[in-house]
Amino acid sequence: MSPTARPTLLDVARAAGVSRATASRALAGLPSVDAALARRVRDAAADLDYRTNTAARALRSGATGSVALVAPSSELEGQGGPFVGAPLRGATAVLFARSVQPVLLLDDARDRAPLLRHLTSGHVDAAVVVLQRESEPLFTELGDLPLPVVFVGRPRAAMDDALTSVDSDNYGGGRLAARALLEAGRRRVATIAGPSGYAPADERTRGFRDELAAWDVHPGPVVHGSFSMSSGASAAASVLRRDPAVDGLFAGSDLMALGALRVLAAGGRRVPEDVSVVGFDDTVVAETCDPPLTSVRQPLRELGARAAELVLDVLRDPGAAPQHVLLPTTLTTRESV
Amino acid sequence: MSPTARPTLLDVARAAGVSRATASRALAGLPSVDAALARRVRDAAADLDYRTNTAARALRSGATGSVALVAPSSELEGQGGPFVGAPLRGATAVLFARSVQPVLLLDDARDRAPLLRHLTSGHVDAAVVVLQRESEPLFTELGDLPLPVVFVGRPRAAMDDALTSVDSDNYGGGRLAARALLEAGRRRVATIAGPSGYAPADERTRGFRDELAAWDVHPGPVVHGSFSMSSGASAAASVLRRDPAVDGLFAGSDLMALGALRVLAAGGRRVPEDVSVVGFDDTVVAETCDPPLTSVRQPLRELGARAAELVLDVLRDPGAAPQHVLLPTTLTTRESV
DNA sequence: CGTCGGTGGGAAATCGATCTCTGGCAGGTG
DNA sequence: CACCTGCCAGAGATCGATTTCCCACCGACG
Repeated sequence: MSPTARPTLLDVARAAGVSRATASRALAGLPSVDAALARRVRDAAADLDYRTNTAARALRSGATGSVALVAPSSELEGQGGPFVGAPLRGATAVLFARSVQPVLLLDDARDRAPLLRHLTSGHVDAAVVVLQRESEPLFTELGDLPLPVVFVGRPRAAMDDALTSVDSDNYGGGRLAARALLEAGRRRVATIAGPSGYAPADERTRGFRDELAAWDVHPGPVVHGSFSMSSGASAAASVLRRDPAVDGLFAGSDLMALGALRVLAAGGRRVPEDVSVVGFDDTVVAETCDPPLTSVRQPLRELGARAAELVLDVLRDPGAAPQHVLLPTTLTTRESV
Repeated sequence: MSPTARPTLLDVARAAGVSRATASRALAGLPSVDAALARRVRDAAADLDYRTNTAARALRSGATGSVALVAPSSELEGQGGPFVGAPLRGATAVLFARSVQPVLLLDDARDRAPLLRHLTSGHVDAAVVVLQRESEPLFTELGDLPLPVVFVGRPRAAMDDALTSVDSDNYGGGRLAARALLEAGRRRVATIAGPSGYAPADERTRGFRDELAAWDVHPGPVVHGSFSMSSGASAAASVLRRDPAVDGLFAGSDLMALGALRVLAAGGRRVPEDVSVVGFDDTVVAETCDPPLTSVRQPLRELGARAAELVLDVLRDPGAAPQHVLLPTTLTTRESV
């Protein structure tokens, strides 16, 4: 026996003076083992620093004890970082706590074949898929996988109800944004919306309008952008053309808000004195821009954590009905309103 | 046999009319199998859509076929996103291509025990550890792990030579920054350095000074910040106090450069007309700030990829000598110089 | 006092791939 | 013609945990 040889269940069983079978049952916490014996086994295990061999367990039980975390590869490092990184963090923490291995798989939109092959090769028991705009097609391809899948994000309202997903309450976020502007006394407001047809963007706009309606305020012009800074800038320019007297602006993303801030400044408008601006996502740029941006925060980390919990639930009870969870958004107040 | 039962090696062997052993050898590509037979086996495998059972292989061979990717949990979602996300992406791509599972483990600085337990429990064969400032202590704790570890980043110059690491050429980056300022005709330059004692920051400053020396230019004032925007702002203020006629500024991070830009603008200096500014890291803020920032780019993705390759090398040949790889930085030119 | 329900625990099969050991066969040599 | 060397492929052991099957033993009841 080399000094680095790890103890096996047999070693534990011997040390405790029982059979392998009993040792296994004791460590699994099965009730059919005498309490005193179980105690002896657990002590022996702790004594030997025994760790159960994952491979052996996986082989025997047919489950691998790992869950895939699928994220769009291009987003992880760029601007989308937090949108992907934070859910990953949340999911990882949950899985880790239940000693399930989170296996990171990055989705390359140009070639999904390897990803699909991996997911169907029995390497993982289930998957948490972080959807971003570009990875939207994924939910179609992954929907009928022979393993449990939970999606973070719901890019299309029409997404199959049979799919389990967790998403931010974008609608509620839109309402929060509207309320912030309204409570600041703004009544001539405009919307720089995200791309239409993309459910989260549409939901934000819808929430915004509904809240305005509840206050009997006219929704003003709505211009669509692509979430980027430059699209926000041109949208803002278009808004100013349509209504030069605008005093409140809701942007569907922080980057678009940033573009708008530039245009407003160039046009001689002061923020927040002349125009109030609310962004969405509460990212770094909201903190670092000038003035710092009031923004709607998405519970990104919780999204991932909740998705991981759901996936573990499904693994425990495969019959569970698909769910569609919405987590609340909150408003982070800074100086732009 | 249920319809979902996956084919085993035995099924493949039967279909090819050989024994399990031969099938195994054929699929492993061992030369001791007749070419025609090997071909038959491979065809049968493809035909049945056979995938080798990871658990069984792991159990038998003693290796798990997975490598841990350790990243500081707090950085993944915040500003540090790209610094962590990009190496992760690079490493994942490499591992995936060699069908090694990248297991994502996040390091919680408050409690490292679970991480260490996981790494020593035989769940993974090796680890790639992304070091950031706060996870610096990790390299001490992980250095003598009984498995191969490759670090991305080298927070201390005095880091044990027995540890394998991959890092950006921060020194070269400093030289690039200096050259950019010098070639723009700047001669009264100042440095907003990162925290002293943190090797990457010190290296950047050293490279900067050496390049200046090569041009016979006096290095000017050096003020230390903490990489944050606000620290950059106060450092810039201090620089202006010390030398109001400064015409070139090298900041050890984009965020500090951003803080400096604000202070310069507030002080009535135009960038780049009056003062040229070079940042470091080439992050989103370098793109989005006003004016867009010339910045030194770190090859973050390559860092991770290279680390993954090194770790696979060590797994293949455990006797390999520890290495200390430096990857070149490049200059991204925008409008601030 | 004998038998029966019930409970705790041991022996052994099992999961699937790998690897050692060994035998068979062909070609070459004395 | 006998024997040896190589090469190729099959039989079976092995990795370690789980789980089924079954036996032994206990108290209780007829």
